Amino acid sequence: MATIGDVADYAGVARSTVSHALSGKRPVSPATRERINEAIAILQFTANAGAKALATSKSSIMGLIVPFTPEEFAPATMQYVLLVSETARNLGYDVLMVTDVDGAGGIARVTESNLVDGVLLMDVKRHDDRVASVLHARQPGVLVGFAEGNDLLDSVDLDFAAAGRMLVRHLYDFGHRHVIFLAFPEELFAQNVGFAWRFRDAVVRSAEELGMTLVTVYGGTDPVDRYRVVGDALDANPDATALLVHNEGALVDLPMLLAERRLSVPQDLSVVSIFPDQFGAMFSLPYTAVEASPRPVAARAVELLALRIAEPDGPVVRELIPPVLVDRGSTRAL
Amino acid sequence: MATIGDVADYAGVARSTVSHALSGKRPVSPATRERINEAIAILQFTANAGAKALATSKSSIMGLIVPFTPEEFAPATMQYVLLVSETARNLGYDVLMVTDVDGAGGIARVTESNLVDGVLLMDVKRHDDRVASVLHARQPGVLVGFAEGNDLLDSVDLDFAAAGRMLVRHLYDFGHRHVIFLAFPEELFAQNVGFAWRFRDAVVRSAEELGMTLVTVYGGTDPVDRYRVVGDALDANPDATALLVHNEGALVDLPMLLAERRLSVPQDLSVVSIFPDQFGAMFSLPYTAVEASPRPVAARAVELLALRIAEPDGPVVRELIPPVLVDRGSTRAL
DNA sequence: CTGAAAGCGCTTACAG
DNA sequence: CTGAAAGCGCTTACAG
Repeated sequence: MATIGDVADYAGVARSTVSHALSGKRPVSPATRERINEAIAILQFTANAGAKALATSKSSIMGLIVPFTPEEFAPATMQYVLLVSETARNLGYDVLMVTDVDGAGGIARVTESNLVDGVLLMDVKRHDDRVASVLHARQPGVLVGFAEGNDLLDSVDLDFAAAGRMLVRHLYDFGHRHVIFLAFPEELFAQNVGFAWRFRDAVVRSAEELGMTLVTVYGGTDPVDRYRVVGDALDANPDATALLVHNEGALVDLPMLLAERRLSVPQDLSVVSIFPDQFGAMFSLPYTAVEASPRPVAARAVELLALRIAEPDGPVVRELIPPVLVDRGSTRAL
Repeated sequence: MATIGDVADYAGVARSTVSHALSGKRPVSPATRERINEAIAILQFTANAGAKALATSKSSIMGLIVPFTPEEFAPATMQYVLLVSETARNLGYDVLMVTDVDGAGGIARVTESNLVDGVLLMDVKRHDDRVASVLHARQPGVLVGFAEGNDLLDSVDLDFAAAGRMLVRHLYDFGHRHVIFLAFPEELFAQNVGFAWRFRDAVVRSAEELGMTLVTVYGGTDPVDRYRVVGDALDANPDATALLVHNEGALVDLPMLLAERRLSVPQDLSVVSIFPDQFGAMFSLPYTAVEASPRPVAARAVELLALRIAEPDGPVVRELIPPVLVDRGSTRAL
């Protein structure tokens, strides 16, 4: 493989000149630059990543810390990963997947060895031991999601609280006062998954403030279980005029459940929901919803990390991406 | 940050001795090993990844070449990625996500710079320009899926042809002679996605050989479209006694479609399918099916790559992972 | 605008 | 069983 020395020899210049021509950190005369470019093309030179990393203490790699749950179905996760990778590439970074069962340990591993220039934490929980691990590292980190008490690391996420308020308000404005709230399984709340809490708390509080009756039902983890739970909730609350669904699985079951009960939307029941846009693209779900794209969140997280790598100090950033409600006419005015 | 020199000084030995204690490539006396371990612990030493890569020409990183389609819904993809990462970690490798729109270019980038020790190509198509890119690289590559004409690179995949034969045979044995085959959208076939072709061709051929009538219907890409297409297929083939579904979206629509038509399974219609196990774990799909786990495929691909990195020569491996049929009683004997 | 040289932190023949 | 030294391929003060 051609090294920078081969290029220098071929072009008849010093290695430092080639290096500077490559990085642009020092002016190089057009003539020599020309010769260098030719040498690079002919010798098919590509800089050795390890050597570069050693010399600069920068690997141009971001570590993406993904909670390790191969058996769990997370529709938006892959999209997140791809968008993170796309944005990172555009900013000159590669992405290393860190899926260690022990997330904090994984962070320590890739930061201590200087493998990465920074880490991106996906699916941050309210109490998340990965935060301490990042704080301890030389390299910066950015959180997707919010950890309680953290005011040292940059964070971004969709504004789930706003989304919850928005959907409740939408139902309220249409005259609904009795609503069934289909939430994620209770296990998810027990695991302190931040977005689930933020959404639920906002929904519960808004409903309270507006004087609405809200029946919260937690979908089970097992799909067959969940089907029954949701059905029971429908049967037990005949007076409810609307359904607010934050549970992708339950959402997919819904058409069947409603068909079984001869309930049509929105004549007999109004339905609103929140789910990743990709989910809506795949399944036939014609409900008014906050149909969130992971794109702005993922892109912003990567941008913040790149900025933080370049500028380790400076004020901590905490960003909420505003949700957008798509009205598909699945709610009826009472 | 502590370097190997710091450790050597602290332990009162040469750097080479520390290096050998770490790698185990040379015997080290228990006494000095003890002192070295203590020094490592106290100084919190972790070897610098870049320096190691430069010295050894090995990065301990595998490049995972993922087709870039952030808007597309691929239920099993994330599971694949996680399983690849898990297996790689167990073998001492980290995983770099390569999601460049130009897959071949991405391979060139990460191999030429010596960033990775080898590449794993996911979702290999029948005609895949990434294969040539791997062939051109210094580092080895393993394919998940089969590329036509490739006999130089190791390949693994689920045996989709066997799965197709298995499901057709199952219906045949139960007396079914008229079957509707719900396949993926035609776009997928146009893109030369290997597993879709292999499954379809096996289904079509088996049905032919067994003298069965098979009506192939391609689900549309748009979910609303698909819903209609599948419904039309049911209405247009009242004599069909069974349904063979290789289309996750259509599968989720099915309960609703059948309910609308007052058809129950398996009394009025027998149903068999094939989908990733995770999909079945999420949705309530009580159908007899080849419920494939990405685990053996992903694990084997990583293993093969690790072996190939260690042993660049040696016979090319081509492995088909046998599918498993799970009988859930959704087929009736005629 | 350009070069010679030191240094980044490892590994690995070579020598003992 | 251990050490001194060269080398991996870059970058970056330093000097001109």
